[in-house]
Amino acid sequence: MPVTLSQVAARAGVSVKTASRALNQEAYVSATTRARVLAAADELGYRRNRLAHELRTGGGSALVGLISGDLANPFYSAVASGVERELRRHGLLLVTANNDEDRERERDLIEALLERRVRALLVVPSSGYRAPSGAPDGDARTAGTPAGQEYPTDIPVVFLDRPPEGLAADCVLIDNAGGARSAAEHLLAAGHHRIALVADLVRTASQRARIEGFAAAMRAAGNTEWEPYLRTDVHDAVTAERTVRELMALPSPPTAVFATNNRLTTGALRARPPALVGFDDFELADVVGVTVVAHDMTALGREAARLALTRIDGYTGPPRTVVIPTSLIVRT
Amino acid sequence: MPVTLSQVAARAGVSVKTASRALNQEAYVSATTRARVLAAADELGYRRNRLAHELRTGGGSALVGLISGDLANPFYSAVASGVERELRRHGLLLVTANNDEDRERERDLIEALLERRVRALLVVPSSGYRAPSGAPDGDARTAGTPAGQEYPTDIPVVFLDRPPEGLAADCVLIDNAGGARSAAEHLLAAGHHRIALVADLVRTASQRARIEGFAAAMRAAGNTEWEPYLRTDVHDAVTAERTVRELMALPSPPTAVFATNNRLTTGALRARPPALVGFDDFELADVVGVTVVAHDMTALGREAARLALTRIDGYTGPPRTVVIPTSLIVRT
DNA sequence: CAGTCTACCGACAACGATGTCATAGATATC
DNA sequence: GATATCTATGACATCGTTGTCGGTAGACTG
Repeated sequence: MPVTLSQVAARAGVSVKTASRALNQEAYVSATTRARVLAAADELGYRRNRLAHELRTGGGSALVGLISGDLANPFYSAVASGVERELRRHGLLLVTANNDEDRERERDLIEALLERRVRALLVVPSSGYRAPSGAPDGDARTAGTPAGQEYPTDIPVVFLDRPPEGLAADCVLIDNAGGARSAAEHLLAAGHHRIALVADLVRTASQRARIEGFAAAMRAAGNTEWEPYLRTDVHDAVTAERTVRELMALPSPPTAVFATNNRLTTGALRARPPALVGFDDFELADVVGVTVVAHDMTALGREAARLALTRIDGYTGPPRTVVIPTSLIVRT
Repeated sequence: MPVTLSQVAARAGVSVKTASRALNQEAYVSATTRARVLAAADELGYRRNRLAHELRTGGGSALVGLISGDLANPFYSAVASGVERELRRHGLLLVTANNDEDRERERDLIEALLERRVRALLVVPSSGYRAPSGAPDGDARTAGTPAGQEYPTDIPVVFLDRPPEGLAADCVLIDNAGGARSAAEHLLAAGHHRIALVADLVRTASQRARIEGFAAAMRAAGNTEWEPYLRTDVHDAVTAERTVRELMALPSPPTAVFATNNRLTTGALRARPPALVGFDDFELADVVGVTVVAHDMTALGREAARLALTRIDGYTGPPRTVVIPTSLIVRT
């Protein structure tokens, strides 16, 4: 149905190649011919077919794929926004795909994107990876982070938020340990001793880093009182709320709660703990007065896109890791 | 660099066509040949080139484009999430593009997507359209909603949230007038008389519908006291906050505020008006106790995708309009 | 046993664009 | 005036894949 180049050429009374030259601003086309071709293209409503163009020129498509969790989660959508903004400055389009936090689907998506010859792949690996050892469901074949052979090597791949295991690749991380440490230090400085830690799936590397950062700060302060209040693998807001309620109902309840991501924080908030610090900033955190470990999620996406873009532009150096800093925003 | 079909064929010792047949599960390939081809493909790590495939078969790509505002806005990302979920069930991928609320950029994006031969286009038109008549900056050439000739006719186009003007096209809308009316009625029933209306850009049709719905309810109640408290073209949270503060500082301040979208509501919230109702639900609205006119933004995306899918599947009937209902969620 | 059918396979063209090369005419060079 | 250079153009091959058609070998029909 769409108009082809040869139709334009026919109408302008020139060869296909000449029409191509005229439309591509190439040299060696007389002004009159060029004008005739442009007029013909305009009249017919010609639109270049990029599929054919990209097939012929071989450069691959002008698409970049982003695989992450559901965009309804503000973390992923902020990342996507940052990625898109950076890509567009280079004329690239973003294909977003939801891995559903499932490895199988993630693999299928990667395959589909590669078949479309995307120029680069940005991946926030699904949380469906098992912990490397001693995990509850200890599946020896799987690792806590994605393994190398599952990802392509012929195009740039950048990992976001979670580092790949046993695979040297570009990646952008948040300073998880540092952020969690600052949260712990803040609560300790405020005089808390019994601090509950409500964390998401420990099989994701970022969660482990946050837990470890928190634990390290507590160790450094010689505090072990918090340990009975550790709750992990809390994956949604409802469970977080219930978990905090249960904690508060203990004979000797914690005096503060640290929740390790925005979903858990908003859930915990509903249980109205006496003090709450959350990892990830969120809308209205200022209004409800929750202290948070903030970081720029859009920057995470932007930096990932930049890493990919340098590779697309030919950089072949060693893998780089960009760490997005966190900052503690104290609210009352 | 990637492996081509002819390389696979060569390795399997068959013609390219036979290799193609084997990989496509076509009939008339002997079991042994098929096995040899599959083995060869596997060994070489063959991956079909969809660009070539789609070029040859002509069906266009398996991509659907979604043009909207920044994904960092939860409204757009919820929509995108709904769209993606529906598309994936049909094996289609989603390309998301940010129009930056700018018509020019929106046109460029449409062009870029059409060149990629997307199968359908979903558009949340940029708010950069001027009101049709008597608008403050009355630009006669532009309309309050997108005009027909700017959009393609050879592929399905579905409009989201804002109806196209003078163009019969599929679209999915929110019951803006009805939702605003229910908000007004709720506030009136609660005994409020002086109700402020804080609205976004009046040049967008959805905002006008909300204002009109509100005004209609007030008229029906014989209330004109609200009119001095009408504030429009408030476009961001900070301005909303300031606007509400100013309203509250009036000699005879309003006793309630109705904000016509989530951004304005969260802004207004910071000014702590005595009573607040917002259009669009938002995270933590329950915690901060804001009554809202809620609607399913994910459903908006899903329905839009469905409309497009039926067209892709051959439906050629008249344009349809789906209206997403709203519901008042009363919170205290 | 000639004829029809069917399974299997390959040569070739085509999708819509661009790269390569050849060529005709106009200019420039000596 | 012969040769080299440059401009402007078109014929053709090509990217990777699939549709069309034709051919061959064996099985089946009557």
